[in-house]
Amino acid sequence: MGEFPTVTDVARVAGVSRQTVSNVMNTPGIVKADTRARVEAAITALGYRPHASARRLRTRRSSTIGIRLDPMIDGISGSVLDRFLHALTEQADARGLRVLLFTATSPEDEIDQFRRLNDGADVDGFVLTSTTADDPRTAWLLEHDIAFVTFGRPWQENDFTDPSHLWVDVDGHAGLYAATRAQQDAGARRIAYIGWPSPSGTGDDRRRGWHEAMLERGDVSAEELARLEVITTDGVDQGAAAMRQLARTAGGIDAVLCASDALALGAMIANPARVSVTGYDNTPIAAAIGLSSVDQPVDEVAAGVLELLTGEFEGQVSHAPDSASPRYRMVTPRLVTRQFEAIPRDSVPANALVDEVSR
Amino acid sequence: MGEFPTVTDVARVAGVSRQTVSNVMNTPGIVKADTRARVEAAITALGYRPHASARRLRTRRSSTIGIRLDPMIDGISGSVLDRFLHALTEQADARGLRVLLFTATSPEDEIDQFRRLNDGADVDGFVLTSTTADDPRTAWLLEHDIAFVTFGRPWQENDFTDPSHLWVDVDGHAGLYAATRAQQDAGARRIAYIGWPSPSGTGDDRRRGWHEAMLERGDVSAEELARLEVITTDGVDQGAAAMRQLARTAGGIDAVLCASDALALGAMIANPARVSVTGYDNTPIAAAIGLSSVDQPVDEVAAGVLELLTGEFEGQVSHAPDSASPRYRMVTPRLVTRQFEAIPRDSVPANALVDEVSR
DNA sequence: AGAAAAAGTTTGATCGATCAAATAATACCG
DNA sequence: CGGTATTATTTGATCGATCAAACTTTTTCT
Repeated sequence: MGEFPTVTDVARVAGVSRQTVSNVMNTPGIVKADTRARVEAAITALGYRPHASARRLRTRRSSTIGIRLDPMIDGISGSVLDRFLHALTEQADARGLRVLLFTATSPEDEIDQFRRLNDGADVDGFVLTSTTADDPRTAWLLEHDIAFVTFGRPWQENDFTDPSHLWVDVDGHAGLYAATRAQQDAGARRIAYIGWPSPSGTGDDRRRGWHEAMLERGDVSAEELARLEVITTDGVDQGAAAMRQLARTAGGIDAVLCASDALALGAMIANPARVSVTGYDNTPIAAAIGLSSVDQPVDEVAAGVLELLTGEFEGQVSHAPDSASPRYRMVTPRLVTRQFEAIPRDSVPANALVDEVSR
Repeated sequence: MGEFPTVTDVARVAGVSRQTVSNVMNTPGIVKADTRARVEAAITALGYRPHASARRLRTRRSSTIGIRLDPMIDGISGSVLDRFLHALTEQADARGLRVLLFTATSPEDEIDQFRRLNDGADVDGFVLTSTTADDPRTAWLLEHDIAFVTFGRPWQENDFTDPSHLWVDVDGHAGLYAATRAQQDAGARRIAYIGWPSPSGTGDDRRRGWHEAMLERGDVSAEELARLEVITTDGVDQGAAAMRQLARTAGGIDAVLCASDALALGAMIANPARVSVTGYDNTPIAAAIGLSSVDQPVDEVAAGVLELLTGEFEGQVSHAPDSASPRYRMVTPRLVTRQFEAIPRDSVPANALVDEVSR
């Protein structure tokens, strides 16, 4: 293989100047049709590909977005972000954008990476996941006029309406509201909830969805409702423990909703009565076990993120509040209903089959 | 915020020339100690960061590796590659490398991406996953002298020894051999295997591990061994079906090994006798359910991949077969033993607890 | 038809770094 | 001490593209 052709080579072959070749690629509208055709022919004839770094050096644009990838937290919780990453990569590709990964050990370290990647024109903007209240990263990015969009709304009062902070989030409230309604429509009255300790932006949001739906129907009194709720940290074991606690203290329950699939799996395991269990995130586990779950539509989230981010690229990086389009996207999750296929209700008690197997 | 400082700015402040600044960063050894100190002081004082694109344009190096990210195949199987991606990103970062993601709809499309990314100096090399026999991608990359390492050995006879094809793989044979031995040491004799249809590079490899370990012990005759094996495609339902088939046709069994966690989960579900089940890949599911599983050490794989890939960068891209270091890495997996914690052996039969719950 | 406006195209400069070669400073040695 | 090696530093050119402004051609309008 010889050397790579450059704009100059293409220009020579097409009998035009460098700049015209450049125009054909970037602003084809201003090039006369037949000239453009000639240049395009030369491009394909030579197999020309623009040198991305040279372009970046000049334009200070990279068509690349950066996203931090955490060391895998061994498990279930990471899965949504992975799905999001896949969706983001795919949709970014469709828009001619690339995704660059990096890691960071702390918010400060991450800010350092922001600076490095931004100064080096490696990326045009960032996608942040798992934002916290009072996040130092968003403050820094805003201060330095660097484009970014967060997956997750800002959980602070004043930030929520801040027009310069773009975000996309999934409406956990709506998700649990729908899940509760679905159970109620199926005849359930006493619907329990296993959730995370407050304050937790996402956790509180989900809990409210259940709580409001329950109050609206009025099937149970407010004080009974309190007994139908168990607060615990995330995890399979915790879910099982919570379920056992419900069995002890809540009286009969018709269904259980959980703040996560991990909790739901635990609940399901400690669930000899085969009460309907609904999780959150629709992880592979939910699919495998046959657990209903609230699915976060990561495709829509990714689309929203890119929409906001590229909107930011195009226009100047102005934080103009007069912008007509909204500065955020709230995505409604989808309830995925499953029957307990995996551990069938009519499964024979443990030791009944031993003989048959070893017959 | 002002503009970004450049080498020239640093040079001016330090009272040296551009090139000396460059040398401090790239070949510090040739700069006199006190000059170097002065330059370094200027760098930190100005907060200078090299412009990555400018450097790339000149050096034709990007310090970035490309890897294709497939649209999520909804589920369990993707998880190992995700874990690998996390490990790769983390270790690449430690070596000053970045990871660039892209997608492709077909091998041809992927080759097109290779060309684009390579010509544009976007990446220095590629990491390929899920290689097939007679892979057009590896052939193309070899032909165009582009550095790459595959996660997965070449499954063709002649490719295996090809010194120009660098690869890292996990020794599935050793994994199943160890898993079989572990069961045998625990007293099991009749150990069944649920695997994938042949030909499948990875599948056949794993199966052989079990097969050989069984033959070596000689606890069962060769013809009995054949009845202890079920071949099926991957999936939870298929695993359950295979398990039921074993119960019907194999006679009593002491343990089951599976080619994947999906199969293992299925086997576990259709496993009223609570026979020990071992999966493969140590996915979150295995952890959640309490399934033993063969764990692919993705950290070691990532380390090996980067070692081979950077070795390739450093020296010329020569395919010199005289290279002393081996052209591949075979990583031994780790057996993770778990008790069925999740669905405890002594769990009370389904309807026994109903009364207690609704007491 | 002729001047002014618009459209199309070209030329020189530039982005920020490194390479290659030239120069300056220092060390070495008989 | 003079002269050659060696080390340290500097200068000019260059990577491949786009920007800004100059220039040429075509269109529009009176």
